[in-house]
Amino acid sequence: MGHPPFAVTVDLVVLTLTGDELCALVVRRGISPYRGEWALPGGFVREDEDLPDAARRELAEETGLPPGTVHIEQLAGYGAPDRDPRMRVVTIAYLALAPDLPLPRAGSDAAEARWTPVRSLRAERLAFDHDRILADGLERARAKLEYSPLATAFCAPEFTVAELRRVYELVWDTRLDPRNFHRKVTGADGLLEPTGRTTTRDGGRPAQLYRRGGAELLYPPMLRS
Amino acid sequence: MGHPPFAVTVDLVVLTLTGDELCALVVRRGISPYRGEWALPGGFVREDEDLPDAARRELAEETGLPPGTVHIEQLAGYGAPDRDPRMRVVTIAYLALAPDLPLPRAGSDAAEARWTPVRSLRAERLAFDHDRILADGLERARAKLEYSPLATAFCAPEFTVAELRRVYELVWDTRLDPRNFHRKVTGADGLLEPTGRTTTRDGGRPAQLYRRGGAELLYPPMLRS
DNA sequence: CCTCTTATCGTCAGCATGACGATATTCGGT
DNA sequence: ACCGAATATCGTCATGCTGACGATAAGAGG
Repeated sequence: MGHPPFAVTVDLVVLTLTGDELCALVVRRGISPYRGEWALPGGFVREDEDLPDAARRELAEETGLPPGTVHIEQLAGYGAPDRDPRMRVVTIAYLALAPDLPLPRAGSDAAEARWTPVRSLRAERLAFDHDRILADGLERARAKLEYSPLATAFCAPEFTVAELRRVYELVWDTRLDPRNFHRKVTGADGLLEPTGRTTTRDGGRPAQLYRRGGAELLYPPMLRS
Repeated sequence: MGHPPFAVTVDLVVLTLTGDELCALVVRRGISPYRGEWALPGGFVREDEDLPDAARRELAEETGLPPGTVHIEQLAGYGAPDRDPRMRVVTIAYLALAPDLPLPRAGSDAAEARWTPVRSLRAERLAFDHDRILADGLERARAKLEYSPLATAFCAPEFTVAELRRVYELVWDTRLDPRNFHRKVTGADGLLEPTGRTTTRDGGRPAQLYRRGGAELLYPPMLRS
């Protein structure tokens, strides 16, 4: 009773908010299979590398970001026998959320990389089973906004309540009442930590600047209903 | 730039309620490494097998259950370089929830199998990184009871409100007010479907029997707080 | 019948929520 | 200096969900 050999990769669903759209990072594949088509960034796990390390390495290679700026968590494993025509490949997908970023740079085996609005990705096709992986990542992100402080991962280190609200509105594709939202997030325990400073970058009356608080759980949760 | 060979396995966190305890299925390993020690059931993914199929196959091998009785979902992937001394192994863990079951039978490479109360597993050590996997599975189960109808997976096809409440009490290790619980679950949309029949198997006044409804999401959620 | 046990319904105060009015504080223009 | 326009922040109020707990219903066993 042996064990067949597999290749193991990590793939990344990297989300950010550029302008007024929720965007995912996609790369144009430079090598076969699916050469020339769009896919999620990712690559093989190395000989002595743990899975989260591989995911962070690929993320750094594709985005050139200083680590620590980006929230990253495991999404799920995918291993259908025919998902890669070359051989049996199991991929561990990771979900990464980042604030508005410098343009991504092309990685080693990616000819080109760009941010694509998720709205337009419903129509486009990604290589392999990456459509499914992206959909799972989006659903995870949307769900976790409800009961975790994950929305702050889309914000710069210091942010206003309005910027946080914009995160919810763009990710959920909905509109939220500014007054009720303000009451809720400022009342949530450990979500926001006031800096005492203010900004007028959104125009109008100056807004308080906050940092993320230490809470791991958002209580009470923000329900979509 | 090659890709190192991996072995891929599935491991199972199988939970059930026996008597008045939350229990997990563990097997005594019949082969090296960790021969003779307790571990989660699992095994290698076969050449042409999808991951969920492998998980269901292992589950059937270890429990001998008719498939369809058991809820199963993917938990997470684990792939630390040193998690198996033999070679590089990535495992995809699955979480399975079952109603009270016939005794498990030993599988091919498991000398012995038994239900162990999770309370006593905090002290015991499982092989590989299975302590961590079990802890993750427990946390997932506890969390999903809050916002999904998952608790019904621990119940027989027809069950009473009190039996459902016992699921929550044992998994969360807490006590819930029977009257408020009853109001909440009978009011939740699509959670319970009355059968019209009753039972007195718990003594006292006969209780309504319900089947699971079609809801995928529990609204409003049951919060632990 | 009486008691014990469990199921189920009601009541009530407190908190969170959604809808929305009111006020504060800046900017840009005149 | 004054006037909108824009945004932030606070307040109000009716509604619904929740937790605490009383009351009643319906069976089993003496």
